[in-house]
Amino acid sequence: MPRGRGWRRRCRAGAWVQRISRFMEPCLLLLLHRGGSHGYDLLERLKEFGFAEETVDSSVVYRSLRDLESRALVTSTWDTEGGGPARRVYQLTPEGDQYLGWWIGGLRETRSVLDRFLQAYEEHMKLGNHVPDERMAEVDHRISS
Amino acid sequence: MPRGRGWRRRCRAGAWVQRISRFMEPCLLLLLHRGGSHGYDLLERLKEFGFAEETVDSSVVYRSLRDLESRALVTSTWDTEGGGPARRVYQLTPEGDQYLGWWIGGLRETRSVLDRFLQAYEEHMKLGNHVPDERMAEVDHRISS
DNA sequence: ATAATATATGTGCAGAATGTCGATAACGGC
DNA sequence: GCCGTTATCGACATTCTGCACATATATTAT
Repeated sequence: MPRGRGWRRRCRAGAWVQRISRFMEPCLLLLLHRGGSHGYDLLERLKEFGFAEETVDSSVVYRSLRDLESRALVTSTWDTEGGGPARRVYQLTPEGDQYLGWWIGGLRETRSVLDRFLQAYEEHMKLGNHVPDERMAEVDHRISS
Repeated sequence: MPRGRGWRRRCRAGAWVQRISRFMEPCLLLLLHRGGSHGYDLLERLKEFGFAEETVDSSVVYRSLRDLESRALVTSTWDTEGGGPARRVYQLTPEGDQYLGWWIGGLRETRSVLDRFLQAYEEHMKLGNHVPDERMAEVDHRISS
């Protein structure tokens, strides 16, 4: 969320998108549910869930994976086969699978909360509760300056 | 998100529900769009959007309102009419109205990201990618102990 | 040879967001 | 005077996130 005077200035593309807290975690868990993989590969595959390339920081991915491992929700082994530096390959544990289920439940709840909010907004606006046009124009002028 | 060993222990009712960052802000803005009001009243009316009474701390509401005011998205005046302590009555500004619109756009995007994720999960599970029952039972035993 | 690039995994820090606890204060009823 | 309700706010701690940077190996280009 943009801060300071002139909130529009900080609405950079991709940044500050209203997001779900720690959303990367369930994404990683789902990817790992499809099969073991390593951080760098997961980083690429996160795009599938709407993480734009520019907006994902690799350190967040690695940090998240290590955190999951410290909670025994994934395990890791080193893979030195093939070229390039060694890769830490993660595998989902049964506990991690249950944890993913917990996330899914919470996210479904979040979706229903979100739906109700957006419906309430549309309902409210449908009734003609708009800010008068002349006031809006005034604001547009102030914001763009 | 539950931390530490045994993630289930910290899944207290209402707490740690996967949520949208700063979601209280658009809720307050929408409530104020329906008409000026004061913090204590808004605190009550937040229930409408799924904020359970036990999980909302009043200080969070007041902090959010003062933050909005510092960004000129709402204004406030003191109301000393009626009994009890004075109430700070907030009004949405045209800038605040625009800001609400920005939130709505972002939340719609969030909803579509969430939908895609949940669909991907269901799609994946539909194909029989379950953790074998005997392993699950094993986990259930470990978790409940 | 060596320089640059791609792959791969991290640490440290600052600032933002959130949670918890309690202080303050006015008013009404006893 | 004391207590419960209404009402607002400060202070502190913790958690989350993004940014900058550090490290190391293998491949390709010069």
